Order: sequence, then structure tokens, then C-alpha cells
Amino acid sequence: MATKTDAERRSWRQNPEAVQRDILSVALSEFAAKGLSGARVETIASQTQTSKRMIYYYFGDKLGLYTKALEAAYMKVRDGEAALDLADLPPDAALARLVAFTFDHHRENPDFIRMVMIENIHNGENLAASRVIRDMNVAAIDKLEDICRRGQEAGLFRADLDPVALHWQISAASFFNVSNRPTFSAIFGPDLFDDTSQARLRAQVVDGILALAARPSALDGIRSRLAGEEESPRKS
Amino acid sequence: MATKTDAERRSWRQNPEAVQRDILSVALSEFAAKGLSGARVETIASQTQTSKRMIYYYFGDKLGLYTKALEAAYMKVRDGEAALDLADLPPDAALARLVAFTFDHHRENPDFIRMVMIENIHNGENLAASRVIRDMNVAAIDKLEDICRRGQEAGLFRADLDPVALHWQISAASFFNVSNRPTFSAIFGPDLFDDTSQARLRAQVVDGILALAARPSALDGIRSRLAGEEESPRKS
DNA sequence: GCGAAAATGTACTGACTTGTCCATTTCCAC
DNA sequence: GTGGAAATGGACAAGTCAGTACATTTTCGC
Repeated sequence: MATKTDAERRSWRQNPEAVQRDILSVALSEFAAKGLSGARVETIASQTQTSKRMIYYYFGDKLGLYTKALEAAYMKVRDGEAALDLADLPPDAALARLVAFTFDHHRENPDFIRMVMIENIHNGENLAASRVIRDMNVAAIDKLEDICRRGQEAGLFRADLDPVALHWQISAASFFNVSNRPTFSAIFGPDLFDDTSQARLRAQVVDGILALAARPSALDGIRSRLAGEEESPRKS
Repeated sequence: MATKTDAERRSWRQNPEAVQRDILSVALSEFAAKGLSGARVETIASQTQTSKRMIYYYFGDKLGLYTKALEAAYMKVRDGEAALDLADLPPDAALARLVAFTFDHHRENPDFIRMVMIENIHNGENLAASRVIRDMNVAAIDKLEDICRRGQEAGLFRADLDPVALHWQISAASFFNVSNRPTFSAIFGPDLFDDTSQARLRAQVVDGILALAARPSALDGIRSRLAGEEESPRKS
């Protein structure tokens, strides 16, 4: 009973946008989990509502799908960052908040982190092709530039502060915290990644960044000398 | 002319250790370049003096080879680090030197960085199996512990300084600088990675770490408050 | 309604990839 | 030197995987 006719079994409703979203979402998880060469198109297809056929129909090939998934990952985090409004905070507080937010935000988006890791393994070749992503990140720098300028005008920050270098520092800590968690906790135990340790770490990171942005003090002068070249490192 | 007899053509000299070293060295490059699933056993074999047959003979399977290559990568950098002697430097200078050294050392060993990236993509599963590596990294922490202790005794460093957290900070900057260079420079241009910018960055990183280690000043107190929770972030 | 274009289903292929089988050669202890 | 174990060569099997050929259905403008 209830054996469907061919017409019934083989009929469907079209919904191109939803199908593409579905594919992209599954592909993002799969690529993030297994990497570009580790991911299997068949596996992705089986987790969608549609078929492998449609993946090739919409995305051309595996690399095309990967590239779009990478873009999707960037867009997702960008949307999250857009919610952050720092314009009406004083510059040092704004910077502190930006750092703390980035730290948390990266932690909450491990798939994005993993996609970036994977893309770096592939030397950023697929990122270079996508101008969408470059445009996005310029926005992040704009935010930082604003903070820096205001901080300098208020006499709080160094005059030679470089927004890109600052972004690099913020990203380094926030990114590494997620990207290298597996090896780090395999070696040193998982303690550093429980909630209380992470809160302490975040505070430490914020401290470090603010120290870098702050106008140099006498102490910093000493530090810079200590950090110098390999020559004459001995000094009591 | 000079057609070799079967006996001539098929005779060889045995050298198991050299063969294994050869395989491991090629495998390390290949895995670092292509990742675990991206690397091809055939490609590795073709770049060695020996054959695919011997890879399976000595390493069992692809994963076994990968695991040994990962260990080899760790051992190589560990050897480099052993050369660094900090015992007769004052603690702050020792720390500064350790940071600068780590920054440079990571930069000079991109294959190691890539192997660790790849292992993180695989959730550190193969690292966990290898106790060799865990033992190694404990040595790195021992060094830091010594510096911390001396710094605290001299009244230079915070009392609550955690060597592991400090190691985390040092690693984050030094590691990210190499691991994320492709995407970072794809987005922001390659300028940050030329020699002069890198020297400046290194100095900045050293500064930041020393600031974190240094005994808290009044300024730091203010910073900590700014870095606090999401509540009441507004304060002029 | 109709015809063309867009969207989808099914089955399949050709190439690639890991891992093994069987035979042979070298080495080393005695 | 000889016998057994270690080491090596060369070919091949079995499975995997990206991508395609061909047919069918839906949609939408007219």
C-alpha cells in the first residue's frame, strides 16, 4: 500500500536560494572539520536536503564550493562584529572593549577560525581571489583607526601607533587561543581553557594591548632597550 | 653499451637508519606543505631515494608516517632552542631575550609551524598519542619557570605570574606571525612582513610580554578595570 | 496553455590512492 | 660459508572520489 507513483516520487518544489544556503552551511561545517582535501563532496551532499548534482550545478567544483564557504564564514563573523558600537566610548575604554569582544567572539566562532587556519595552510590562495573578504576587513581597521586617532588626540596613546600592527596583536592572541587549543591543551592540560582561566587570560590580553597603545613611560624605555638585538644582551 | 646485468641493476647497499631519515625528511616537507590528507604517499616516495614499499615497511601506514614526521618537527625546533642559555642573564633581560628568540625561531621554522597548524586542524589527536612531544615542552616551561622565579625574587615580576600563561602569550604572538601570514598579507598587504616591520613588531611583542610580567603599577590598575566585564563599560 | 530556460534526479566513469603480495637481495651470527 | 632474518624491488588489487552524461521536472513569461 501507499506505493507512490513515479510522478509523486519524483516531483519536487524548486527553491534555489534555500538549496544554496543549505549546501553552503553544510559545506562550511564539513570543510572546517576536515579541511579542503579532507572534506568529501559526497559526505557534504549526503548531509544536505539535495544531491551532489546540485553542488556542481551551483558551485562548479569542490574548490568553488570551498571558496564560497570561506566567504560565508567571513560574512558570518563580520555580521557579529557589526553589532559592536564603540563610537561613544572614550578611546582607551573603546580599545579595551574591542579587544575583550574580539577575544570572546573568536572563541564563539571556532568554525571561522578553522576555516582561516585551513586557508593559511593553502597559502591564502583562495582568499586572494575573493575581493569580498578584503573589503570586509578594511572595515575592522577603520574602527581601529578611529580609536587610535581619538586616543592620540586625547594624549592617551602613542603618536606612532599603527592600527594594522595593533590589529595584528589583537588577532594574534584571540586567534591563537582558539586555533592552537588542541595541541596546547594536549601538552599542558586543559586547565587554561576553562572559563575562569579564560577570563583571566582575556584580562591579560587586554592589559597587554592597552600597555602597547599607551603613551610610552620611562619604564617602557627601559623595556625597549632590553628587547634589543642579540648583541650585548648582558646588563645588570 | 653498458647495459647492466640484472644482478648489477638490482643490487643495493642496506642502510636502514639513513633510509628512515630520508623518508622522514621528505615526509615532513610534504605534510607541512599539503597537510595530512593533502599529502600523497606516492609523491613522498618519489622524492626519496627509496620506494613506497619501504615507507610502509618502516612506518606502517600514512598516519604512522605523519606521526613520526610531527615528532621529527618538534625535535628539530627543540634542538634549536636548547642552544639558548639564559641562566646568567638577569630575569627581565632573560625574558626579553627568550621572547625575541622565540619570535625569530618560529619565523625561521615555517615547516614546524605548519605541522602544528595541521595537527590542530586534526584536534591534536596524533599529538596526544606521542608522549615524546609532551616531555619536550615541559622543558620549555621549566626555563620560563626559572625566569619567573628569579624575577619574582628580585622584586621585578608580579607575584601571581603564571609561566604557562606567559608561554601562551609568547607563543601566540610568535606563532600567529608565521601561521597567519598568508591571509593577513592577502588582506592587509605584505608590508608587515618585511624585515624592518618584523623587527618593530618583535620589539612590540617583547614590550608587551615584559609589561605583563612586570610588577603592577598604578597605571596597570586602571587598565584592569577598563578590561573588565561587559557591564558599565562607559566611563570618562 | 506553451515553449524555453532553470532546476533537479540517477547512474556512471575514469582517474587517483592507499596498501599489499610475492619474489629477491643483503646482512650478520655462528 | 650458510642459514635465517632484515631489507628491498616491482607490480598489482581494491576501494575511493571528483566530476559528468543523460533524462526529467518545474517555473515563468507570453
